[in-house]
Amino acid sequence: MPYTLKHKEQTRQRILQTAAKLFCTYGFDRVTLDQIMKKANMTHGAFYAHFSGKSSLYEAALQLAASHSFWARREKQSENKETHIKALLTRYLSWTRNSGDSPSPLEFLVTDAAHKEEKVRKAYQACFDSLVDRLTIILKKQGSTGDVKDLAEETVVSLVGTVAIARSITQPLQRDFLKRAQSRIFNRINLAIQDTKIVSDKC
Amino acid sequence: MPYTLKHKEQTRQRILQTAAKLFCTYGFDRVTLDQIMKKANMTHGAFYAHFSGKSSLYEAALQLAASHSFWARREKQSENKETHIKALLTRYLSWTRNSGDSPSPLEFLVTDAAHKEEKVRKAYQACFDSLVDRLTIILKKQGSTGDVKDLAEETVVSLVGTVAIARSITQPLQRDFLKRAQSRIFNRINLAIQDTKIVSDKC
DNA sequence: GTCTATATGATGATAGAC
DNA sequence: GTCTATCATCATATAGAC
Repeated sequence: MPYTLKHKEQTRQRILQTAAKLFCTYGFDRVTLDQIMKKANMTHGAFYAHFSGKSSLYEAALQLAASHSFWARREKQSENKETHIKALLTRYLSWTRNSGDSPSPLEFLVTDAAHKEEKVRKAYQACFDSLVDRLTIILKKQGSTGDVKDLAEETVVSLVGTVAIARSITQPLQRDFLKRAQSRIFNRINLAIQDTKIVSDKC
Repeated sequence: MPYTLKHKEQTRQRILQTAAKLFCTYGFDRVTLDQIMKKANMTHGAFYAHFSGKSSLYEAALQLAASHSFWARREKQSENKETHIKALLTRYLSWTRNSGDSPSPLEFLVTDAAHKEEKVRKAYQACFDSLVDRLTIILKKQGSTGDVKDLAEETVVSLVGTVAIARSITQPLQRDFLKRAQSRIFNRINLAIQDTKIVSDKC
């Protein structure tokens, strides 16, 4: 038996991961099956042994991207807590055209998901929610009180808006724009934590 | 002479406006020339009497969209100043799938412009800058001091992120999400204006 | 200037050999 | 399961009549 089940599953995963990365970078329309399969070291004819079509692949890739998002990975939490959250945010904002990382699906999908069926939007929603939830937990661990979830949502909106815009403006201004955005986001979070501390000091 | 110069210019404008609206709604790839020309009451063959190709049209449409953005229009400023800025923001955020308005180019372009040539990104940049500048002026008129431009940029980032995400999540949650975002943005602006007032009171 | 008709090219998808 | 054709479709763009 030349092709084992394990082999097939591995191939499928290779296609899926390649696709997720490409979709996240270029969006649904700009990525062709040929392109994906070439990057996965196959010809496009082999594709249909693994997926029923491009739409089907898109759906699966989106879910993978959502769960593989670096927000989902638990970073080593040994370090200083404050460093931890800032490292996360910095990493999110340090997107660059040439970094090997695939960007968060939240940006590229903006145009994509908006005009796709409810199923795709649900996947987008899940991705967004998981980010907000994860950030909420981190913020709470840092001692932030009040409407922490609202702060988390506000932060994610800022992150998405920032990266989305940064991707679309001219190169020379990107760096400074990202810096300004980063310091605004940090300030806001610091403020929330500081306020908490002041309140608890008073008690 | 059956076709006057004026007539040609009018036709060109009709194509341009139709294209701008469609591009802003669906993005570059999802709009076909046939679609545009049909909406402009012509067949696609007539297109090339006015533009050299789709890319050329895209560029022109983007500039038009940037200048026609409702931020560029001066609303009647007779009303209460506070009402004025809030009305603008509310209008931006009140985007709905069925409203006749074409959405701001800042959202749809996110995926588009990111992978296009510098020329397109320059147009995007111009659109973004004009929004920030306009908002800066309005905020200053309202008496906000400090780094007003930074506040304006922060606000635009939030607006773009908000609308972009709202377009991509599931219908039932859109309304509440937009409401929460709106109240956060209003709060931030109110705070900036309030702070200014407190400072000036102290002097 | 606008039309119909057609050329050209790209891409999603299928058929059949290995 | 993967390959090499090949098909079918659709979109950009062109040609030529009116």
